[in-house]
Amino acid sequence: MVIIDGSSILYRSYYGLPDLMNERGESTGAIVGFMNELLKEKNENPNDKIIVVMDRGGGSKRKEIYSDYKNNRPIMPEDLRRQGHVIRELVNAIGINIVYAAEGSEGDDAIGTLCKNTDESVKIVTVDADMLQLINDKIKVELLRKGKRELYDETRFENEFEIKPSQFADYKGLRGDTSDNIPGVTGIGSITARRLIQSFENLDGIYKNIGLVKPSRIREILKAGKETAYMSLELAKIEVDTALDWSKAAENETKVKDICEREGLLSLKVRLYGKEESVKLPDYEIAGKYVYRLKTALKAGEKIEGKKYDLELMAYILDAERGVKKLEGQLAVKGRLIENIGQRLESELQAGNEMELYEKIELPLVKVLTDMEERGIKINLDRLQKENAIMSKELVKLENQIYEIAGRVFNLNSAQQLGKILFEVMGIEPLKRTKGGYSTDAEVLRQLEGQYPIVRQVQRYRQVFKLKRTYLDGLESQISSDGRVHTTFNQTQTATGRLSSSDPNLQNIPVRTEEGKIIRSLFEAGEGYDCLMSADYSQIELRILAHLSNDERLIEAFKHDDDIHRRTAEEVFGDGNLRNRAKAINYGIVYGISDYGLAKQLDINRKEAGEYIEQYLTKYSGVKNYMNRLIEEGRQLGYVETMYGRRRQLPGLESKNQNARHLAERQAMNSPIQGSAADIIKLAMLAVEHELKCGNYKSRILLQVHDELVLEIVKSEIETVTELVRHEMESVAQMKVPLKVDIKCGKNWAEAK
DNA sequence: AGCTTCACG
DNA sequence: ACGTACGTGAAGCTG
Repeated sequence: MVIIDGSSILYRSYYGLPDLMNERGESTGAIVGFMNELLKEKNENPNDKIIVVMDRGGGSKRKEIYSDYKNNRPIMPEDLRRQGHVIRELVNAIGINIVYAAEGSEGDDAIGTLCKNTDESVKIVTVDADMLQLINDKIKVELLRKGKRELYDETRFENEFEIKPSQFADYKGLRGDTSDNIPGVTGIGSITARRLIQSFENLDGIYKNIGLVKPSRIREILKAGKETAYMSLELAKIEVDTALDWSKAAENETKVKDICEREGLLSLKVRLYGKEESVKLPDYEIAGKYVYRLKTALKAGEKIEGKKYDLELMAYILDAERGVKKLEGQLAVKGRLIENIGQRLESELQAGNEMELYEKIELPLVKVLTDMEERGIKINLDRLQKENAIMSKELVKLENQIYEIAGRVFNLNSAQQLGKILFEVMGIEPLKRTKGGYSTDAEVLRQLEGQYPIVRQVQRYRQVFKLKRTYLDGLESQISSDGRVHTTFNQTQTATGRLSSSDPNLQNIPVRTEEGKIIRSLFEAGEGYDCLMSADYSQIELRILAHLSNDERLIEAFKHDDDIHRRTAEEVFGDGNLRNRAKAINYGIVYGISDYGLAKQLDINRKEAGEYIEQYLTKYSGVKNYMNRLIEEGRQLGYVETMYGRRRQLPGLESKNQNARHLAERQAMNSPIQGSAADIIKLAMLAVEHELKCGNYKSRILLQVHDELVLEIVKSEIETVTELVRHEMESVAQMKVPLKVDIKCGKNWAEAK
């Protein structure tokens, strides 16, 4: 028999999981979290009898004993209560019985009673460690901890707590429990409580032998706290003879499906009954004044006349993170009412003043991206294959050396196996853990590299393997018959308005290491062209920060074209030589800074990082005000926006979950900056492409890498195109600080940097 | 499919 | 006490 402690799982799901909402704006996260746990149990042990125990939500008798019992808990929020009701409906409808505790009792007591009245072996699934007191030879407790389940039987409990499960309530009588607001004896913590229980069995034992308790200080504390101790025991003790109220299941598939649809629980429905037949979405579609996926239509050779509204782009502008998925859902379920959906999207764009962003930036960009994708970029296959052979040899050598040192052969690409070798077989001290075991990431290896020769070999192996598999093998497999690779620029993928690149991703080609540069040098000017040009915005995000925040110091610095990081070092540390630290702070500010993140980046403690941030924000008070304003306005409006009115919806700013809320706050600070930079380079692409075309130049844009454009250039045009590109990129936005562009040409991409 | 790692801005 | 720097995509492993 499996008993699910429904109340505790409901609360944990509500407070612990990300907020989900249905179309009516009602939260559903607790339902989803609860049902996931329940179904996990049901699927893993299909033959077990499952009972869910819930509270009725009335007052607890324990309140009469101690009026402050659980007084630290906020009253049940209305949207949690609502979700509780939905869960009750669902649980019964999928065929699982619910047991309610009688008036005045709590779920815990109902579980205790169920356990007492059965001869079967029982597993209790709960979040609440209080349940551990019920453990005996037939009863086990599974605690849900950080996404993991920990099964406790008598042996494990006794090993960890060094007392018996039956002594747990007495132990809490002494030590108390802050989560339930059980006081315990003031002055007794978990260590003393455990020692006393080990020596005297229980509270009765302690107080019968109070004269034997040492030291005398503890004795006096116990004497003074006797009443509270017994009261706390009474509060912590789970009852086993309460009345039970059964709500019998009536399995009803139709009802479950109806509830899922009514509550917007589509993934739950799929999980229970599989995917329903849905209309397969076309690659693209043209329907009347509208079009679905314009770029795909153009690449398929469709001649598109006049202005068209692209549903996908419109949905993306309205809600970058959810809009496209929502659109796909509508198209699939309702079956291609493209013009209706299009009209609705159009009026939503109008209503939000977002039509200009669509018409002036995103729509015209489609043609530019289409052309860039079709142009592709040349890869030197000969040199690629030579480099590949060199790296292959080095990998074989490294592998053998590592197996030699480890004393055995294993799969070097398995982080799990590598972790076992390093931290178990070789006995190296593990520094960090992951869900599945030991972390072996670059940060860990860096800390160990000085002490263990094998670690350096592993670092080198990782580096070379990555370059070979992802970039050499990966790129080679993507070269088309024209000798070039043709990426896809995804225009509706990112939350901030940036493009992304895939199949292959040409926005993450290595550059930072020497070997990385070799990879980058394989990208060359093709037939009929003489060099590649790289034109990149210098510190565009910090310039945007200066503009948007209106911070005097930052604006002055950029007007003078100062070395901005050195300048920050002077302001924050009074020492321009601490430029690298200042650089980390500047980037941190753009990312939505936290003391934790900065501390990790600079390898300093959190307090120190906090002081740096405070000092920065004091000096750059315009930035401080701006960041506070972003969060405040974001909370009020539900979104933040860029210089060109691109919005990012941030419901997380209102989340009850602290982590989710803090994440949303950092996103509120970062998105307008990252997104404005994306807007600006998109405008620049339009301007450069337009000018090149109008001037009948042969040179052309091939790639965009967030703050950089890569062009293919003919020799005779180098000077004019350099000036054209610089002029267009720098003058595309009128700002309180100048935009600055660095341009370089070379016979390959590495030389152009 | 989810996790871990690592390449880029 | 908790757990976090922002935004991506690709690869291999694991279950």
